[in-house]
Amino acid sequence: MAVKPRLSRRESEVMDVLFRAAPATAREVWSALGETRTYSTIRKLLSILEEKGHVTHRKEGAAFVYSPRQRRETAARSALSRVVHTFFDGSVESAVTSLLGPDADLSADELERIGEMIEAAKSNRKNGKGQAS
Amino acid sequence: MAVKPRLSRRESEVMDVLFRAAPATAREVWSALGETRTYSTIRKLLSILEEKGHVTHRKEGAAFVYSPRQRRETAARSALSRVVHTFFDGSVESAVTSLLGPDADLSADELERIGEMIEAAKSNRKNGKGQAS
DNA sequence: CCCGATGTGCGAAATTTTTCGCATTTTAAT
DNA sequence: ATTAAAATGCGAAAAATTTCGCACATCGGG
Repeated sequence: MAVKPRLSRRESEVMDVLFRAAPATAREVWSALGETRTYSTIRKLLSILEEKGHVTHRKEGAAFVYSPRQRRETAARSALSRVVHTFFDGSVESAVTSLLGPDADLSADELERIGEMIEAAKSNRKNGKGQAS
Repeated sequence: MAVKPRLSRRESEVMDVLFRAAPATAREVWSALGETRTYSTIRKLLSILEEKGHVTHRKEGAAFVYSPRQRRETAARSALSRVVHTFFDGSVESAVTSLLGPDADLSADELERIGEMIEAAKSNRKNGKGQAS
């Protein structure tokens, strides 16, 4: 099985757009990227990404509608993991701290929910969890 | 002032290493990247990154010791922000939820500290804060 | 059915990235 | 001072990415 080299610069830009707006037509991606290049260019990128297995498309009317192949949640986890390892020495706690930092600007509701989540995680932890038998 | 285009593939790989291990010599970066390329190649990358203003070096004995120009914390915030926007529709709450998810594997202590942090954020919120004038 | 608008497929030029070798310099020790 | 080991600077080949234009297909209305 071939390895998965990191995406090239433009490729990842396109993927980012897709992860935010999928499913999206080539034209939408093109717009999202600022229409700074040719529409043709973006389509090429998309087709390359498809060839490499990163996106799929389905035909919708005349146009192709693209979506990432990987589930958004999966990609999200992987992205977070990278950040945690690169910038927080692998410490999830530190990462959370940073997210909750000064500029977080969370609503009371959000804080409340996050708090509950922590509590849940705590008790969830006291009862063992991952044991099979 | 010129814009800041996203780093190229290898460039970002090098930067990631630096953010994890800075300060580091070219040789250390080379090792961290798996020594799959020539030492010369990595040095070139480093010098390019320096030219572009992403890293600095100081001379230490015979070798150059490189460090990112941007503070780690700053880069971290920016990286997190990108992830939050790309994969969580800008919702910090969702991102935190994901971080705290099943595979988080946090210690009781960590959960405790995070919990306290939430509480702090809550009360910090009740008292007003960001009022400028 | 015909036409204009809008799509896709694809080859290849243009540009950027990536990689490397080699000449020179610096270090550290003898 | 001499030297072997290890660094750096730099030019340029090699490879990969990025960009585009043009030929042809499809869609929808008249």
